[in-house]
Parts: sequence; C-alpha cells; structure tokens
Amino acid sequence: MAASPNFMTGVPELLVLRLLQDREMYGYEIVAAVAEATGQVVAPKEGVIYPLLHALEQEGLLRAQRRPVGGRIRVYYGLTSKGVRRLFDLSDDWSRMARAIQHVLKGPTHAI
Amino acid sequence: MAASPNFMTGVPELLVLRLLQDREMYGYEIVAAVAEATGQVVAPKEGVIYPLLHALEQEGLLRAQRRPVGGRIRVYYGLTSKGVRRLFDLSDDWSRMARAIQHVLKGPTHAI
DNA sequence: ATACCATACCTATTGAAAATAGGTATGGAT
DNA sequence: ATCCATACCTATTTTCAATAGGTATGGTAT
Repeated sequence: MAASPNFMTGVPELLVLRLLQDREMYGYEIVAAVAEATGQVVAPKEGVIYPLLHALEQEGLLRAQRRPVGGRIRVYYGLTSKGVRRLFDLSDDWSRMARAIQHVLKGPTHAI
Repeated sequence: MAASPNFMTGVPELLVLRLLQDREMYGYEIVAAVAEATGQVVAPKEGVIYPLLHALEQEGLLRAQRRPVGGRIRVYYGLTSKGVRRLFDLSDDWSRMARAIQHVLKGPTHAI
C-alpha cells in the first residue's frame, strides 16, 4: 500500500553505504543491521534491500562476492572507491537538508 | 526527469505546514518562502506546491480563502486544527528519523 | 522421520510523490 | 506596445519504497 513514506527517499541507500563502510556484509545481514543501527526507526525489508544492492552493484558502487558459508551461499557486499565517494556526497546532501529543515522547524513562530 | 530525489519525500508538506503555522500565505508566496527559509536548499517549484496545497486542503489540513488583491486574485491558505496536529506528527517523525540517521552516520567506523 | 522455523536469496506489482514542462491571465514597467 | 513579474493551474514522467509473494537449505523440536 504505502509507497515512499515520509522522509524515506534515499535513506536506505545512505544507510547501506554507511554500514558497508565499516565492514563487508551480506544482504540478509544488512536488513537486520539497518534496523538495529537505527533502533527500528528505519527498517527496510528484503524487498527494499535486495533490489537496492543489485542497483548499487550495477552502478559500480558496491562489489559483490559470493561466499559459501556452512553449505549456504552468502553474497557479501563491499564498498568500491566510487561507493565511498557516493557515500560522502549523500552524507553531505543529507546534512545540508537536515540542517535547513531543522532551522525552519525551530525558527520563530512569528514569521519573517 | 528526476522523480523523487534524495530525502525530499514529505519535505515540501512539512515545510509548507510549518510556514503556514506562522501566518496565512498564498501559493505563489509559499513557493518563494520555502526557498528563502531553507536558503535555497529546498526549493520546490509551483508544479510541486500547488498540487500539494490542493491535496492538503482536500484532506482538511488547510483552509483556502480567495482574496482579490489589486485586481488580482490570491488564494490564501491557513492551517486548520487538523493541520496543526499533522504538523506536530510530521515534525516528530522527522526528528526521530533525523536523529536515527545522524546517529548511524556519526557512529564508529569500526563497526558494532 | 518429519514438521517447522530461521536463514538466505530473489522478483513482480503497486502506489505515492516530486520534478518537468507546459498553459492561462493580469498588472506594471520600459 | 512589448515584455516581464505576478499568480493561478494541470498532465505526464520517473523514481523508489513497500507489499507480497516465491525458492531452497540447515537446524531444532516433536
């Protein structure tokens, strides 16, 4: 039903890139890690994360590596240098945006 | 071309409601006010603002009032009490989200 | 042994919302 | 008389999160 709820656009991408900056992770792990890291405030399901990972890999921001672990296959993702640059850009965008909005919200209730 | 760029979803609505909390404004004025208030960081054009105003009015969050000013007609919008409640809800949502993301971004680069 | 749940991957469809790119009309300034 | 700023509007496109599935394996409980 709900499509892109408030303030979510671009957030999964930003968080995934940020978490992968710390260490390589596989998809199923990322789903849990995003939710954990944000205290469940942001908790995109697999239907969001997997297509995102594929898109980011296609864009050359992530590098995928299939590793058999305990008879199962996990696809580990790591940041490319291009991915690092995108992370910085997105972080900057987000910071500017957040500061601007914060400013308006806290601004005087008595107009300009 | 671009559809819903990063972090913008719900932002025009939040900012419009916030600005109208201070005083009644008309559409064309709001377009400029949003850009001004955010230092051009967020600057939705008329194609975003007008449909948004109509949707918010339809939802009962805004009350519209047509006023002839200098031979021209301006449509002034004001917050309803329902609109005020929505503003509070959205502000809360945004704050929680912003705090969570900030936390992840600033978090240790050495993983969990 | 068998049923069941967690793990681990995947995709097609839907819905919402911003951006683009227009269009109409009036008033004032050059 | 022309042109720009004001002031309203809408149809179409594009993107992306969300929903709601589906497949397969390993381990645990009955």
